[in-house]
Amino acid sequence: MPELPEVETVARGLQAAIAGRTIVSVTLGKTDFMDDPAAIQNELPGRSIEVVERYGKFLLMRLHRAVKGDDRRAGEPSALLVHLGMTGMLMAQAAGEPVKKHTHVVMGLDDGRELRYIDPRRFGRMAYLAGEILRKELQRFGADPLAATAPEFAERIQSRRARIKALLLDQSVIRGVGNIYADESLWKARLHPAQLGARLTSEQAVKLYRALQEILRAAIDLRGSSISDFLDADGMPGEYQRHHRVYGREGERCFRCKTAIRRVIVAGRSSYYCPSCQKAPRRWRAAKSQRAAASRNNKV
DNA sequence: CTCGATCCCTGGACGC
DNA sequence: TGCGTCCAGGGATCGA
Repeated sequence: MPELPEVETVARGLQAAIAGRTIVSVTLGKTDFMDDPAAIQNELPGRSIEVVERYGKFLLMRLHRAVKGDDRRAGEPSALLVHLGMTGMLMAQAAGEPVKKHTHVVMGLDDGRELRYIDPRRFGRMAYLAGEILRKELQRFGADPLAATAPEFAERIQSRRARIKALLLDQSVIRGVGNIYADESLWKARLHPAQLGARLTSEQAVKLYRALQEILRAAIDLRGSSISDFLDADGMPGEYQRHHRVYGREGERCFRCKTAIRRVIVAGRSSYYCPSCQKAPRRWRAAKSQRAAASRNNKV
């Protein structure tokens, strides 16, 4: 499940593998995850891939087209934006390699290789965007957690009354964090996922900022987490799943205090935490017992 | 503004 | 072994 570290890993791999290459052809399979399949089909051939970078959970492939004659729009910035969803993979392969099941896009490159997009669940997104539309699209997202300063991060969190877990997952607040790294950083900072952003002290906000950065950097160093099926641009799994402290560890013991890790739903997502290290806010505890009572009554 | 619910999609886990 | 059912996840969207 590609989050920031996994997407960073794929971006680095693709940058090394295909930057500078020109796309010569595009073959599409299923297109229901694309904003505009015709744009991808028509606009990509003839453009070269200048640079592959990560933007939140998106891969951003900046494109370039040689200016012909008086075509004024040829010079405007354009890019292919790819969200890997849960199961998306993007890799450059020799044209002769067998095409895997669920391959939905094959881009022929000028050196004979192919850039292939494989995605069984098609929860991702692919869009060709240019000019003002591209600029506006990128503007929708919040700060990059590795580039933001501590005060900027703290301000974005403390100015909101939503639960901290929801804020970390909200791409317009912080871009790139998903369920795994949200839970891992909250555990490290000893914050309960249901705590409200506005109730964090500045000290707690900065602690969370540091925890998040440390975890993201460590995960990038290990090429991300492979839970079920994540593979990078070279077809390699990541290793960071071995370092998870809470994610997916329900019932197992906390690495700090040996208390059993619990799983609750916060912001509609499974949230793993240590009930001893990460104290629940008062309101959450009250609401939780109410919900339990309500569900008992409903079941009768 | 914030919330939960719902939909999208497939494969893997699980129960019988 | 082969069914059926549930679940995972991010994000868009809708109504409360």
